[in-house]
Amino acid sequence: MGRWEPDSRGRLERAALALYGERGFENTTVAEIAARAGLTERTFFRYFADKREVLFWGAAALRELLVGAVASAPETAAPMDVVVAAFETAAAVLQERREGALLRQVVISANAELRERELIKLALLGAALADALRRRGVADPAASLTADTGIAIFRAAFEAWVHETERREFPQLIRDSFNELKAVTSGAAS
Amino acid sequence: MGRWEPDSRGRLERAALALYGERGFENTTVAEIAARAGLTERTFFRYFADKREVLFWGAAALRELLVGAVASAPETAAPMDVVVAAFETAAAVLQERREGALLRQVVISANAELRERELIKLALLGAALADALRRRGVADPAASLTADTGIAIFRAAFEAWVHETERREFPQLIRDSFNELKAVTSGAAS
DNA sequence: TACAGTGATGACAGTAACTGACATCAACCC
DNA sequence: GGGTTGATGTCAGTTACTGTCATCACTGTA
Repeated sequence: MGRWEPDSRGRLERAALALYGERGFENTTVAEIAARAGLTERTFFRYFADKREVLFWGAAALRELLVGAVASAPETAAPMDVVVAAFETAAAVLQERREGALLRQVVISANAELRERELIKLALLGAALADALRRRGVADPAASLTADTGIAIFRAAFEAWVHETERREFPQLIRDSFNELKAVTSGAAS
Repeated sequence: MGRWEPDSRGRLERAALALYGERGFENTTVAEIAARAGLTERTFFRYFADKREVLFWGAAALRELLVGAVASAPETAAPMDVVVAAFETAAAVLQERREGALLRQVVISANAELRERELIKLALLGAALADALRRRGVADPAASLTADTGIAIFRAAFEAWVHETERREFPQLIRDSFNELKAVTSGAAS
């Protein structure tokens, strides 16, 4: 048996999520999280850069997934198709954890600071996607524009996934969202 | 002559901008800003909700401008065209204050917290635009998708305006960015 | 078996962002 | 003249976050 209970990071993460859910993000102090995890405040900040970061730890994994999907797509595929397909893959993964994703989303949307952090994670995702496209030989500004458009599609689809009652499949919602965007942009004058 | 020097808010704003520019956002304390403006820390927080907000005070005006432009566009115009035209108008206004806009952008891009705030302001802008479109009778998800796409176009154009050497006119860069996006999306398969 | 690292954690003091409560006092109104 | 108002000051408090050093079970090595 070790000197301390194992999995400090996991205990901190679970304690934080539970408290954020129970009493809201702002009304939870780091001292309380640490106490519930049986650790000290100082240790919390050794694992998480700040109080919000607990909720965004998984964003890196999502980014890897998307970048990997873009990198391994067939060479001949058009950039926009590659990005949309990557998001479809990611959507399928997220669909597995619907429960957790929804709780996290409730906590985040209840707080302005957290919404800010969420946006920057999406922006970083966009930048990573644009990079991945450039590595496929897509030039700028097409690369960043395609990536940002992908993010816009994802956001619209996520919104529908969370709030719609009809329960379409998440990957299908991505596809639908893309078609909607094409309808919206192609009709306009130049 | 009043009891205090006039224009406290303006003095605080100028002091903050100057200090952020001189020594960076993180290395500037609110106490220092207040001291330079001849006021107290407490008064700073009466005018600005937090230390970042000094830099984002103007976002509301930009939002009004865009929303107004969307609201007053010809009824028959396609949503995407309305949004792009609104951004062209905004771009023309921003072009008037290029100097200040650039300094502000340098300060913001040097700091992660500020980039977060900037993103949330853009998101709020997107939401306001989507609302304005809905008031024109555009249904969701077309409204939010059109608005978000407009934001993506604006960001790409702003990037070019700041960094490109050729010095195209900002409104023209908006138009170019839109055409680029159309090229990128219309080519792909469905 | 001794013993010098090592690494996760604790202890503790400090900085700075932000808030609440109340005092002050020129200007304004009647 | 006297009451009210509104912008500011004063001050004490909370809490996020950081730097620094101590502790001590575990690990590898002689």
